[in-house]
Formats: sequence, C-alpha cells, structure tokens
Amino acid sequence: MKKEVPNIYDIAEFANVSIATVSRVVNGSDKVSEATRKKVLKVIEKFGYTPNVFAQGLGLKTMHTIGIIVPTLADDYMATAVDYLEKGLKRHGYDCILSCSGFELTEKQSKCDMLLSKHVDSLILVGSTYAGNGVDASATDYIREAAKKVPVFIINGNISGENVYATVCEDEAVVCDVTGKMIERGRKNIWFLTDSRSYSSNNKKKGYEKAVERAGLASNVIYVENDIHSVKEQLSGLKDKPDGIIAANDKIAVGAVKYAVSAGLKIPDEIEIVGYNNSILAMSSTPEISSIDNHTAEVCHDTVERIMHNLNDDGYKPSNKITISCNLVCRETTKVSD
Amino acid sequence: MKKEVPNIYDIAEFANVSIATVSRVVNGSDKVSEATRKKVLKVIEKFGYTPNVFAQGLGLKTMHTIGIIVPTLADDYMATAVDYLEKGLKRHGYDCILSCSGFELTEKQSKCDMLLSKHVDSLILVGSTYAGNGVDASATDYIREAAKKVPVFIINGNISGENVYATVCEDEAVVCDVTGKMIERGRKNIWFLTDSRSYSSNNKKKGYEKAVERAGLASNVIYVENDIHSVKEQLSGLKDKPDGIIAANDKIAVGAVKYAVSAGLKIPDEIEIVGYNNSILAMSSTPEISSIDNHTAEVCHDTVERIMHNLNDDGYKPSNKITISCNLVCRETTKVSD
DNA sequence: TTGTATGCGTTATCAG
DNA sequence: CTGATAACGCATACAA
Repeated sequence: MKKEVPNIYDIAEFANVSIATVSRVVNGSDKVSEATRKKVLKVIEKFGYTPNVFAQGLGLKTMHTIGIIVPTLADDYMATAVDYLEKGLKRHGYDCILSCSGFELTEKQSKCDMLLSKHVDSLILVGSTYAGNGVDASATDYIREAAKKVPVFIINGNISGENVYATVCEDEAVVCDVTGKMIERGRKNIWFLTDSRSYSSNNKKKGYEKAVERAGLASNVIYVENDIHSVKEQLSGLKDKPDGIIAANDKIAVGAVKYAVSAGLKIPDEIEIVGYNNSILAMSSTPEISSIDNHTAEVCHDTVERIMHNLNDDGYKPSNKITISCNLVCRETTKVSD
Repeated sequence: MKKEVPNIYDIAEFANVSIATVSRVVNGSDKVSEATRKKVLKVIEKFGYTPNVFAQGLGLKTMHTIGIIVPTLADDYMATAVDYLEKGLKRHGYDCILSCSGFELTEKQSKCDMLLSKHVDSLILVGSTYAGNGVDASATDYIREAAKKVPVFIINGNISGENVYATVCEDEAVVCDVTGKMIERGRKNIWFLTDSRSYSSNNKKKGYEKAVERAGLASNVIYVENDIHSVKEQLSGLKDKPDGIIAANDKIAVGAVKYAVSAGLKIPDEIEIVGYNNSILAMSSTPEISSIDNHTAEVCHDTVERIMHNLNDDGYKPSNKITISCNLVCRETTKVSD
C-alpha cells in the first residue's frame, strides 16, 4: 500500500527528457532552455519529486549536515546556544545532527566519532568542557584528530590545532572588571564560586584572582556542586561570611542568593552577588540577580558565519580564534558604582 | 594531503576476499568462517574502516536517524525533553536530526518536510503546540500527511490519525485536583494564567474550570505573555486581587510570584501559587514555587520505547495514545492540606 | 541545449 | 562458506 517515491528516472521519462536534464533543472543550472525547464518543473511538481539525499550524498560526499555536540540540553546556556546554532545553520541550508555527550571524555570521544561516521560537514562543540582544563592536553587530542577530517568549531572554549576554530568570551577581563568595581565599592571579602575546572571557569577565576590580588585582598575560590541547594548548604556550613560573591553561572548564583537570604544578609547592602550567563534564572530569582551576559547570540552567529565561509571556501579565511566581549547586566544584587 | 577514506573494496582486496564477505563480517552474518572473519576484522581494524552511511542509506533506505522538531530550545521543558529523547534514541543506535520550528504553522510544515526529505525513520514533535488548538483540524493536516511516510510521535499533545502516536499528560485531572485542594483550603478567587491555546493549555484550563465550577466559584482565565515581567505588570494593572493562581508554566508562575510580592500579598497565607513543569525556575524563585511535575523523563522514555517497537516491527503494537500522570511538587507557595 | 555513460559504496540475490 | 553482480538514485564529464 506504500506509494513508491518517484526518482529522477520517473521524472525524466514523464517529461520526455534525460535524467541529466532533470538534474540540471533541479540544481538550477543555467544551461537549460526555458521551455524544457518549465516542462520538467511541472512534472516534478506533479509527482512531488525530491532528490534522494542518500544518492546525492554518495556522489557529493556531503549531506549538508553539521554535527553539534553538547554535554547536556538541561542547561539554559547550552540549550539556548544550540537553538541559535540550529536556526543559523538552517538558514544556510544545513541540518543539524545533535548529540548530547555528557561530561565524560570517553563519551565525548565516542559521540564525536559517531558524528564523523555520519559524514557531517563540520563539527560544533558547545561548551567550555570540550576544551579540557588546559593542563592535560591529551584530553583534547580526539578533537584535533577529528579536525583532520572536518573543521571543528568550539563554542566558549579554546583549543589550538589545525582546522579547529574557537569562539571564546572575554571571561577573564569582565570578571576582573566586575570584581574590581565591587572592591571599589568597599567589599573586602569577595568569594568566587564555580563548579568546574573548565577552560572558561578557569578564565573567570583568573579574572577574579587578578582583581583581588591587585587590591591586596585575600582570594577565596570555592568549588561547589552545580545545584542550588547544595550551594546554599555548603555556604551555610562555613563560619566566615562573604560580602561579595562572583558565581560562575546563574544557578550557583541563585544558590548564593538563597544562602544570603537564609543567613540574614541584606542584599545588596551587606552582600553583593553576581551571576553568569544572564539567563532566565537570574530574572527568576528574588531579588533579581545581576549577571554577566556572554552574548550567546553573537557567539553563535559568528560561529555559523565562520563555518559557512570555511565550507564555501570563499576567499575569506576565518581566524582560528575570535573573542567576544561580555558585560554585566545590573539588577538587584549589586549596587551601582559612583 | 587528505587521506582517502578506505572503502569496502580496499578491505576486500587487502584481506583477499570479496566485498560480499567483508559486508557479511561487518554486518555480523553468521555465515562466515571464523578464520576469514578474524582475517577481515584485522584488516578493518588496521585501516580504520567504517561503512559509508550514504551508500548504506541508498540501499537500505534508512540511515537510522529520527527527526526531532521542537518549537524552541530556549525553554527548559522542551530542551530537557530533547535531551532525554536524544539520549534514549542514541542508546538504541539512532541519531537525531534536530529542527527548531518556532510556533508558526508554515515553519512547522516546512521543517517537517525538510526532515522527511532527509528520510528520517520517524518524526517526534515535542510540545503541545503541534497539536493545534483542537478547533482548526486543518492546522494538523501536515502531520497526518507526514504520517503517511513515517510514524509520527507527538510529545504532550494529542492528534488522531493513522500512524501518529501521542503521549500526553493528565493535565486536566491534575489541575482539577490541585485547584480543588486549594478551594478546600478556603480560596475563593483562584485565577488561571496561560500564554497559549494549545492542546495542553486547554486541558489545564478545563481542569481548572471544572474544579472552580464544581465549587460554585467564578472562573477567571487570564491570557498572558510568556514573560516574567509582562505577567507581573499585567496582574499589577488589575484592580481585583486573587487569593490563588494556577499558572500554565513555571515562568508565568515566577511572574505571578513577583506580582504577589510587589503587591504586598503574603505567600502562601494571602495567596497561593502553583506553577507547571517543575523546572529549575520553580526552585530559583524565592519563595520556591510549588509546581506540577509532568514527568518528562517518563514521557520521553515511553516515546522512545514505542518508536523502537514500531521501527523494529516486533510483535508489540504500540497504542496510539498513552497518558502519563502528573503530580504536584509542594514547595513554599502553597499550604499543605490537612 | 541535451543525452549517454560512469562512478559513488553498500547490501542482497544468486550461483558456485 | 564465498564470490560475482545487480540494484539503489544522483551528479557530472564527455559526446553530440
């Protein structure tokens, strides 16, 4: 009962032309007379013909797909990034094969291989986790290996290597700046909270440490779980109380806010809190959290453009590393300077 | 400088066998002697051979991919669902092609067609929006059309049709129950807030109305934007004040909480608020929002299983509609009954 | 401008 | 158990 899908031969036969001509019409070649084009087009329309992508892929060795690897979509930042990427790529006629890898190296590698075996035209790794911790370079070898086959783009992480392209945020600079401003406002005991040792997290940490040390203050980096209540409890368990907190993401910041509230610390008078990613979480909190915006839309847009330049092999040679600036979006958990 | 990818002929030649034998080894046929199998396997290993998926697809008419269409990933519920689906499908050896369609019908249709043209083995539509509003059946015709080619699964929405399978939540029942409990606790002016007229939203509304009418109270359904501040402002602009709010999602609930706080209404004494989806937003809010959990993990898991049964064509005939129960997760915006 | 013939890499059907 | 060979559907170099 299944209706067979028409192929190029059916169209050719019905239109009284050769398959070559049909192919030319489909691919918009200009070497076809208007008359035959119309004729063929009509038959195509009538049959509802679509070229078989497998056959196309076989010959052309591409199916116009991009592989996207992301640790998890259960994270506002990642999910939003994938959303932007997919829309941008589709706009250029590319489809996306998605793979959620988790955070373990072996899984990352295997997902990467699976995607490569599907002959994607390029690979996008979303998130700083793929850049490793900067210490163990072998943890990113699989990426350089993949880059031998297709261009690899990494969002919010930096890896050096042939054919791998990075888009990173100026995390260090912005955190240094934001921390510095807090210090100028008189804060003396600012803590930095993070859940990972990724490339991105380390940069934020560096920015924090630079600002703190420059002011002659003690630095206090606390590693926490990426979970609201864990953060709250962990902080509650400490005797010392901060008068400022920089969190590596908004979820941690929410935990910090809950801690401050439960500890009876007045926000932002007795404690200032800054989140990261400027996600919906920052706005959901009460008080609403001032958060560093890392311009996801821009990052993704740039990445897509560079992929297209790379794939189309036009004159434009994309640079291997692009840096996007960040900025603090002030809400209720920080005081304004001046 | 590019290293050519080895094909089945290379392997056959090097192993001194025919391509047929190589194919048999690759596909685990039992009609191969142990000796040749080992020999071939060794060569495959050495060359790092992987079958070309395009060629496979050409012959087998499938590339083991499932198309996932979602309106947007910038939504916790959808993103989480896609995450579950992808992981589940991969576990069964299927890859996912992702498409973000937005909410407009023409876009939904076109994304659907694009995916079908990629010869996906099945289609998953994530979200109630694909089920239309139940009034204009033609708005879902494209789905039934797609179902003529591949099985279509819809998450959290119900569409009747040959070869289309739905997994829905017991939205009506749970909302009716939750609203009823609120009424039992003495609430007399409960409002229902929603941003859409989707299948799912309508069911929640029905549940609300049923409970309210049963108690002889007035129903008050308010359509809002799906935006925290819009909700807050819209409610602030009203003269009447509710003593209970049921929100169709957590983001709206957050807006409701912010409204209540700004209006000086004590939560939960003077006003109770219930969200939907039990997302991270519910926990980010202060006070933390009681929210209805629609068991996304379970819904997705069931969907994946049914897809596999369908594709594998084993004896098991999946039912066209499965209903998953929901339950309220109590936090700080509701009082406990009894 | 149009048609012919070939390659793309598998799987599957037959013979052997 | 193994090998030759025919699909699978398209793009394209080469002829006409």
